[in-house]
Amino acid sequence: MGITKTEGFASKVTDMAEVLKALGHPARLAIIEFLAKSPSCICNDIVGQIPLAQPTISRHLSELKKVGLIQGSIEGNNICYCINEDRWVDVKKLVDNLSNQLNQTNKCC
Amino acid sequence: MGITKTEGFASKVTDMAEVLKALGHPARLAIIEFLAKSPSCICNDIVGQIPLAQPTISRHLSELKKVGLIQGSIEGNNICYCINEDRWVDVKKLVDNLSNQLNQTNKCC
DNA sequence: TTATTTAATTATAATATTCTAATATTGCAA
DNA sequence: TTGCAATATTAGAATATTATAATTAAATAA
Repeated sequence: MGITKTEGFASKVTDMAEVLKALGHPARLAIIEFLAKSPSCICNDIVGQIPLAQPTISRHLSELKKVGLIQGSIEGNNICYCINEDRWVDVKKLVDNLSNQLNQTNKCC
Repeated sequence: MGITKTEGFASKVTDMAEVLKALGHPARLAIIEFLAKSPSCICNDIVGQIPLAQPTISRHLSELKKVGLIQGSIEGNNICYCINEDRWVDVKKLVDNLSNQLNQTNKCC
């Protein structure tokens, strides 16, 4: 049905799934990598870095903003985006926790 | 167009985006969490844990298998799934690298 | 053999995503 | 004010995803 069932899952699971889904697109992952790398947070050099049209990138940015991974502040004619570290920490914790659990588990296949 | 453009991105980016996308669904994330937690790797207790019909879960499992996050081995009538640690390490490295880069960066918004 | 159990596959309907052209909108500069 | 640059929004077409009922396949039990 194209619709994702969320009932019955822990809200943390559905929340993090949304964040991971947002990261699960080449353009959006590339945007995040670019922002993480930038010495100071950069505006729309992003459009120059991503091989997609400007409206498409704008949509991806708003998707990332929707799940809280980035935030933007207006500076005159430009918008300055950067990563929301709090949200990123959520991702890191999820991955770290799973990694730790994995280390305590016997694998069998 | 529903189609994701991949040309122009580093192959590592598109590869990792696929993995993250696979993780970006409540059912699939819940499956991964369940497998990470399982003391030994468990077969289709998964179906009992996830509030979706068996065929749906089967599809999600094959999705996770497709991107290499899990592997399954047949044991008689059952199939034993577990996490592919090598692939998981890829995810962890990605997140760790981004986290490290973030720490070296001044945020401005 | 026949029944049962486990899991994958098929078919199908509903919905979501992705992309871009065209079009706003907004702020600044001349 | 006028024009330009930077972004966002809309509209719409193409394609992908999700979910499940029904079915199938394969192994084991009776």
